[in-house]
Amino acid sequence: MGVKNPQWTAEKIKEGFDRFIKEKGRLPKSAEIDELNYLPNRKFIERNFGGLEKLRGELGYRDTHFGKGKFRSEIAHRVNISGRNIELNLEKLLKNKFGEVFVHTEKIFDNTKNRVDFYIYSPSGNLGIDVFGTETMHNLQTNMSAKLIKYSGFLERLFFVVANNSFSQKDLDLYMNKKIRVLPKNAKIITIESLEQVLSDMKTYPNPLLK
DNA sequence: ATACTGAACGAATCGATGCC
DNA sequence: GGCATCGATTCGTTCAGTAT
Repeated sequence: MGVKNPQWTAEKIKEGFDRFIKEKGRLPKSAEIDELNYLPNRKFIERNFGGLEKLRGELGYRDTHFGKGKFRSEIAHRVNISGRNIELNLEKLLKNKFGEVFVHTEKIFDNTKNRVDFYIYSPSGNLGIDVFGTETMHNLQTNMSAKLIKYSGFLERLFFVVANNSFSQKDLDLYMNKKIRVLPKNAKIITIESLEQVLSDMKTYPNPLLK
């Protein structure tokens, strides 16, 4: 509400929305708004128009929330399928390396109901692995803050593996360094490539079934 | 029944900038 | 210098589908 320079009016913002619709066939989502130079920062919309959802409604758009209803449903389907594939792929990789009996899937720790996706037994030291496919920085932050609480009782070596091409190890290092709530010393966020590097240096137990 | 997951939106906070 | 505004970052809540 610039006192003397109300640069961004609802009408101006609607022009921006319509321009995006023309180009992409839908309204811009929260994070996308920040990247468009013909729209104000979304925080501005939240402060001055009571939020994105409200403004979309007042401007007459039918869909006002992209995290609910059919949109949410579509997301859940996609995420569940890709998440399952990511876990299955990594499980195969781990069992190839360490052998079936030395890879414990969904291992419970901490006398709670908390589970690690994978727990590896190795002469080089046991370790836990949590994989996920988060593709945006914002969701990485959200997920990590939840995971750090969940894993606060996990004291052994622990890798959070981001299984996609959205982040390089450099991106993840930068994030870890800038993070306010620092990761415990035993934990690290790494890419699949980095994990493969780590695994290649690890020793394996002999297969007890082949004695 | 309950817990988990990642995406969307929101709140809180901090630093930079600009105006008086 | 003091104040308001805005952008950026982090953390929190809600949500739908699925597995346990």
